[in-house]
Amino acid sequence: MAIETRYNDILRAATDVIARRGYHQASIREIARAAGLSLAGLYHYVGGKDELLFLVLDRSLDTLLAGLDRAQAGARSPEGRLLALIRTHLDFGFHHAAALKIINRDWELLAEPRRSEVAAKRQAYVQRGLAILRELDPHGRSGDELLSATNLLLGMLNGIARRPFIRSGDDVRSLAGVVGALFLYGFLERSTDGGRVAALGGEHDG
Amino acid sequence: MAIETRYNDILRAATDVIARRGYHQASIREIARAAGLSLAGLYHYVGGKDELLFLVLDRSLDTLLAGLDRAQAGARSPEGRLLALIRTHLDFGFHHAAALKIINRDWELLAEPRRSEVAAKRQAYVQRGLAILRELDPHGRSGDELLSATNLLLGMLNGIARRPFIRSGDDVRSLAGVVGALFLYGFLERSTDGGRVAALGGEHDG
DNA sequence: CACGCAACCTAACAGTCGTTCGGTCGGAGG
DNA sequence: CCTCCGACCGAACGACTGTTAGGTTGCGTG
Repeated sequence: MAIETRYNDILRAATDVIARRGYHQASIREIARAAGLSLAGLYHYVGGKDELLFLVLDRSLDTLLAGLDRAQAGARSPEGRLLALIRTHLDFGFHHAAALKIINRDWELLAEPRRSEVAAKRQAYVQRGLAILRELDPHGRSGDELLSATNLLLGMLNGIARRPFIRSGDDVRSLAGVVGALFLYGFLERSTDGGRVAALGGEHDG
Repeated sequence: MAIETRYNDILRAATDVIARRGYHQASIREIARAAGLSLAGLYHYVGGKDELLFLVLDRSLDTLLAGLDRAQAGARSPEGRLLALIRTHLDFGFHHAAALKIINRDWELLAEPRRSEVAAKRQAYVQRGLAILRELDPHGRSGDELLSATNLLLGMLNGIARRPFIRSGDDVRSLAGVVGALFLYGFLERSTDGGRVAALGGEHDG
C-alpha cells in the first residue's frame, strides 16, 4: 500500500472521528483504529494530536480555497462570482460535511503557532467573500459594513450547509440559487424558482 | 450565602469555563475552582458533568425563549416580530456570549435523554422563527422552503452575534436594523441607514 | 549474505479525568 | 446537653489520556 494512501487513510479517519466526537474526546487510539493502525503505528506518520488536527484543517481549507478558485475562474460577472462562492461552500458542506464541522467548531482548539496559520487561511476565505460583495455593492458601503455583510452571508451558508438540508448534488445547485437570490434580493422577493438569479447559473461551467 | 446564590455561581462558572475551553477540556476541578468550591463540594450541588452541561443549556435556552416572548409581545406586525427576534438574538449574543457559544457548539455532546430535551427547546426556537417567516411570506412557500429560510436567518444571526461585531447595546439596535433589512430586501437594496426597516423599530417597546 | 531503514508493533510511562468514600464543622431541634 | 443534617472538604479510586521507549518484521541495496 502506497505511503500516500496510508496518509490519506489517516487523515480521513481523523476527520471522521474528530467530527463525530469533538477534538478533545476523539482519542488518538480511536483514530488509529479507524485508520487500521496501532497506536504507535499512527505516531510513525504524525507527530502528535495537535499536528493531526492541523493537517485536517489545513488540507480541508486548501480544498475549499482551491474549489473556490476553480469556480471563480468560470464566472464572468460579480453575481456569477457570488453564486460560485455559494455553490462551492454548499458543495463542500455536502461532500465534506465532517471537515466543515471541524473547520467551524474545532479550529480554535489548535495551539499556537499552528492556530495562526489556520486563522490566516480562514481569513483569506472571508476576504474572497468580502471582495465579491465590494464589487457587487451599489451603495458604497464601508469596510466594516461589508465585513458584517460577509459574515452574514457565510453564517447563512453554514446554517444550511448540513446534510438535513442537502441530500444530493442537485440540491446544491437549486439551493445555491435560492440562497443567492435571498441574499441579493431579500426574503420578500420571489427566490425559489427561475428568477433573475437562476439564470446566472448558466454562465457557470461547474 | 443563600443556596440559590451558590447555585448561580456554579452555573455561571460552568458557563464561563465550558465556553472558553470546550466541554471535554473543561474539567470539573476547574469549574469548582472558578465557583469558589472544592471538587467534592461541587458534587454536593450537581450530580455530574453531564448534568452541569444540561443545566447551562437548559437555563440559557429558557432565557433566550423568555426574551423572545417578551419582545414578541410588544410587536404588532410580522415585520415587527421579525425585528424583535433579530434583536433578541443579537442581544442575547451580546449579554450572554459564552452561553450562545455553548448552545451552538457543545449541545450535541450531551448524553441522552437530556440531549433530546435540549433539542426540543432548540427546535421550539426554530419554530418561532419559522412561524414569523410564514406570516411574512408573500409567495406561499412550502414548509421545507420556509425551514431553509429560517435556518438561513438564524445562521446569519449566529454569524455576527459575536463580540467583534457587537461592542455595545447601541450596536445591537443598529445591527438588528441592518440584518432585518438585508434579510427582507437583500444586499442590493440600501440597508445601512433609516430605510423602511429602521422605522419598524418605533413600534417596539424594548 | 549483511546491512539499513521504513513500517509497524507491544508495553509501559506519567498525568489527568470524573466520580466517590469517609470524613469535619456549625447550627437547628428536642 | 445530645443528635441530626446540610454544607463542604481531602484523599483516593479506576479508567483513560497523549506520548515514548524498545522492539520485530520485511524489503531494497550493496
